[in-house]
Amino acid sequence: MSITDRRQRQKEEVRTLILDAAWEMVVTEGWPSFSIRKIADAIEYSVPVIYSHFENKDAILLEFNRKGFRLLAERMEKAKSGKEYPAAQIDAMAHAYWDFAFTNYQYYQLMFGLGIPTCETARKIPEMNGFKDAVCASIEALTPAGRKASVDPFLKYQSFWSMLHGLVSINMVGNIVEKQASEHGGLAEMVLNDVIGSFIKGIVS
Amino acid sequence: MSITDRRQRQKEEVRTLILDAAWEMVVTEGWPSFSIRKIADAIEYSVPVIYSHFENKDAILLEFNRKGFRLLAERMEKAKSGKEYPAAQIDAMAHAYWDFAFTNYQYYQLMFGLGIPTCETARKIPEMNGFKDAVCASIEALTPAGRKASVDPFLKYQSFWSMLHGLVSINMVGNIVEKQASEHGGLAEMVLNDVIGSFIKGIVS
DNA sequence: GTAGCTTTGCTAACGGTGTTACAAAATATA
DNA sequence: TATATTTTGTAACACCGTTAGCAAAGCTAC
Repeated sequence: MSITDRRQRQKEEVRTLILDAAWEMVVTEGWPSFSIRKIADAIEYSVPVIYSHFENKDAILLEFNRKGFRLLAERMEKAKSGKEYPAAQIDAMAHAYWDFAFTNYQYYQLMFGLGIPTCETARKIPEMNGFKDAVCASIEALTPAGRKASVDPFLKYQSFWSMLHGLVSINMVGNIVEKQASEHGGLAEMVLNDVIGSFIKGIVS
Repeated sequence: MSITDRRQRQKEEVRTLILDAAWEMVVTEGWPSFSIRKIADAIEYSVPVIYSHFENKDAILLEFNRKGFRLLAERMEKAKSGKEYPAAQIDAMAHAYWDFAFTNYQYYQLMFGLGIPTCETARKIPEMNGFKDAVCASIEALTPAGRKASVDPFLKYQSFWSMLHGLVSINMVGNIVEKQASEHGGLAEMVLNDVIGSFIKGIVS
């Protein structure tokens, strides 16, 4: 009984070993050097043990994808939690989204890259709902009673997300040094505020 | 004199042969099967002749990237050309942008994917200016005389682009059949109209 | 026309990738 | 201890981008 138990435990240890080593590599060397063979080398196991934990390379990517969305949802909740007024919540979430994208840009790249490997797997991520729920709640709270009929929260949520993602990804094209330079007080933040401002205005009036 | 001339001509023929074969492959089989070896096979030349026309794989991608931006700029100009009022021009460009993204989504994927290979090369694309100029012109025309001081056209241009790109790329995650279904009259178009509406409102008032 | 030079193209290799069939080693069960 | 089972490693397959070296073809000059 305890033998299969220990084996289970050991197996999961190797699993996290794989994920940790993979993430370490992605952070230090970027996505191009994400490779099964390098992971195997790093954890000092042979290649096939990785295939006994994950069906293929994409399965590992999916894991990080889900983790990324979980993280994003957490940040949204945290950003909201301090604020009382819905408009302030939305503003805080927008800035938190921006921060998330640039401080965890390896995640962001994976989550939203139109890159080839992740497109088909995107539908397999239930964690996306956490983000959606957090944003929708604030949008509904912001909508004045008189405008409930003409404001579709889900539609506004998509607008919100689109604006943010567009802003982020356009600012990500270019190298990293520039991005960090534009992170605080630069043109990008002015655009962010501009966009959020007109978004909120579009709901309340 | 005419000998080197003919050679020049033949060399360029092979060059376009390469680009045509490559594009054919990307369209029919997607970016994952974009490979130097397959191109060589398709044009019935050996691999090194491709390297005599392009420094490496990324150079070919850069070529398509520039072509994509040229195409996008053309579409913007064409969309504007029919409309008299700046607001109508912006609306038309937004819809043209949307159409461009989904009818040429192989281009769009290359141009804006946060995918790894194209990020560093993005700065090498002068064709991006055509798009920028088309949009900025309409924004400036739309800005009321009394608001010229408080509306930065370049900032608004970035907002415009961000919103559009965000909308497009969020709708691109998922498979292609869904996208085409949502192309006309669906939720996505409502979001598009919503977003453009509040963008225009944010400039004129 | 032939000798030499230049251009052109191909073969074959190097080092890398994801993936898997199969054998060996380690472990658990009898 | 011998057998059965599970775990792990070796080595292969089929790709990939890239390049060195060599053979063939074309052009130039005598």
